[in-house]
Amino acid sequence: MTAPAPPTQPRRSDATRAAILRAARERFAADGYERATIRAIAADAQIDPSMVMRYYGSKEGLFAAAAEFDLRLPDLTPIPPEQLGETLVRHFLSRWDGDETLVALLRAASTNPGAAERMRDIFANQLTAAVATFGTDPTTTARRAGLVASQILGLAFTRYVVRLPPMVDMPPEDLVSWIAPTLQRYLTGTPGS
Amino acid sequence: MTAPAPPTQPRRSDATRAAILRAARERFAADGYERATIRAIAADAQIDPSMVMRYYGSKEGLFAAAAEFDLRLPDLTPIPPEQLGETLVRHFLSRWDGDETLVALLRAASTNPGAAERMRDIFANQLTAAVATFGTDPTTTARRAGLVASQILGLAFTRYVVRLPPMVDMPPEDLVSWIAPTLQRYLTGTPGS
DNA sequence: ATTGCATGTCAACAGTTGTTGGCATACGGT
DNA sequence: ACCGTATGCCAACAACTGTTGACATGCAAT
Repeated sequence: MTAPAPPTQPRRSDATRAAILRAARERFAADGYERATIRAIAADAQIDPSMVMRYYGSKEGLFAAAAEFDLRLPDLTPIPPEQLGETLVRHFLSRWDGDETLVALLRAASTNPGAAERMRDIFANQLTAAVATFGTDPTTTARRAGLVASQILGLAFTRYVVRLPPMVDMPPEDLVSWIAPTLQRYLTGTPGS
Repeated sequence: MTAPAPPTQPRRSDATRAAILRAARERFAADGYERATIRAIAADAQIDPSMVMRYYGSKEGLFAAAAEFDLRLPDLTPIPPEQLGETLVRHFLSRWDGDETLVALLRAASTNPGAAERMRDIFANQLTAAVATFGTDPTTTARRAGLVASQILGLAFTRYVVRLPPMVDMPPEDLVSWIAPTLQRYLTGTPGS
């Protein structure tokens, strides 16, 4: 820490940094934290393994950079209350499509404590905050967010990690119509039904 | 192969084999496949690492033995149709309590292809078979089973692997009353609601 | 008592891992 | 043209991994 960092003037190595990050995300998503080796990531990025260390400090540091993730939850306040579930499923399905960062985080969270903590942060902060915006009883907010997370992560786990055939084959629209009511009940309903 | 195997006459090393298996399940459940080392498992079981190799052939073989798992789904035919969801959630919650085999399988399935395949088998065979016992349209059976798996595994993942606080803290009875209606709808309901 | 086999210990192997330091090269400011 | 520095490659280290083989010990049957 020397200065508050001038708006990050572009470095000559930005292309390399980006290539490393892209390869890292792919490998972490495909193999998980431990099986994704720095050597393999470097080979994918067509650079030397020592460059990874120089730019990201360590494997942990590289993962922290590669797993930077924002759910980008939309503002839920203008959504009609009865469409909240559908909106959320649609958002997550499209958010995952073409961005393997969450799959990387999901795979890594199973074995890497740091990744698990980050996953807790993301869902405890971002999702709970979103659920809190529309006015349900504040004492149930965390619980509702947890239940939503359980179905959302279960969907991601079965479809993108374990690849259960029926979950892989189901068209997004069918997933929406099946799962939206579940989230809807977790968000605005009551236990028991 | 000499004879069709006499009912597995007890070997003098059965205690050792069991100790290895117990230590293996603990380590696989706590650390996942790659971080659970044979040396650590052997140390827990207070034996030499080479014994693991002799009795289980390889690390893969040890995992295959340690992750032998049966969902032990009850016969669902005598259950009143409207109680199917509740019965299933209760069954899974009690099945996981005190048996870390499924957590081991869950953690390992994220990074180990063989473990993922076993997980697919378990849920594709055992769960789909159970869902098929009560007569819904056979063309939707696999799909319903997949959806149930997504919520069940999401519950396990958030509660036992990632340890999302609200999901860890929620009493089993509350989990049942929240999640049972979800499974109920996946099993006997229609998409859209 | 002696043989045969199951059980267990010890040491070492070959490969892979994250990580480090030295050295060449090429860019950018003077 | 010159120099400081950023960028990149190469070789190597130390630690750890699964796995193997040689050797000791003890049980059980002859």
